[in-house]
Amino acid sequence: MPELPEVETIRVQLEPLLVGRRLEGVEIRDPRLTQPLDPAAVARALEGERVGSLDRRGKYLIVRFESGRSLLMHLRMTGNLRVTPRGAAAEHPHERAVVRLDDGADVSYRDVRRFGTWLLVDDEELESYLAERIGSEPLESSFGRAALAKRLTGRRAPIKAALLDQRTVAGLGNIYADEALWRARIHPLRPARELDAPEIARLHRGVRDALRMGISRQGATLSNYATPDGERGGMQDEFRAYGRAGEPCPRCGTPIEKIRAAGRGTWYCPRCQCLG
DNA sequence: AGGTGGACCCGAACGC
DNA sequence: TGCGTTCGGGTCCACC
Repeated sequence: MPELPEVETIRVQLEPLLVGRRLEGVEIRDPRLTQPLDPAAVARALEGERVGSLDRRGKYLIVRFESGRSLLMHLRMTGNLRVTPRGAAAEHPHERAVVRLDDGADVSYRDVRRFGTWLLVDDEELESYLAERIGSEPLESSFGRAALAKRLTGRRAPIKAALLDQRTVAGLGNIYADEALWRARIHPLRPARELDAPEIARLHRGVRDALRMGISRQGATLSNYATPDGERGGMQDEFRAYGRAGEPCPRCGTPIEKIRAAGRGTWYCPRCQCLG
């Protein structure tokens, strides 16, 4: 499901295709995408905007227009974007919106489960919306061990739940949370506030290493994630723990176990990542 | 206050 | 074979 590495991969690939382009026509077919706003009204508001830059914060993709407004997109679980020659993607079964660019390309938004959202905001709304929802960017240099430690102090929740909370660190989902904990050798059910300094340091490193590996492999394709040119990612071949129940831990050979943590399927090595 | 669990969706995988 | 059921996952929201 698109987590930080998948969204970043999409951003990098889309950026040169979008920046400088004008949106000639916008069609939003699924009212869920813009609710509670009227999809036709949002589509009309987008038409004529010219793209200034394409940014990312956590799992949000931010299309910044020269007007100062921004389209804040969240792909949730199954949203994805494709760029095709005009009309080539018509009739795709799960196409929820399509944007015609002034160079003849179409940007097609597809989303099987219809959880994704498009929100058109001005600068001020953008900042406050994100500030309420997400914490530090884990790959920025400002995100150090101290920043992570501060977000975990006093929290009795299992560390896995804390990592899935986007205000702790922006951009981790179920996959990269498990991969980060495996790298850090920390049990997913450890209460967050009990982690000591060496564990925080390992976790900080584990989060960053897992995300960087994900970006370098262009994300993980389990079912329908693909980059805007339709390529699959390769991160699924690099999983150390996620989805590998019964297979040997790449570090110690002990079979990976699956449990439930924070309401999610959770994979870990019972030997490397022991509770006490 | 902060944590947990259900709702939202729908295709895939599973069970009988 | 074919049907019904379960599962999953990000975020929000109601509840404890």
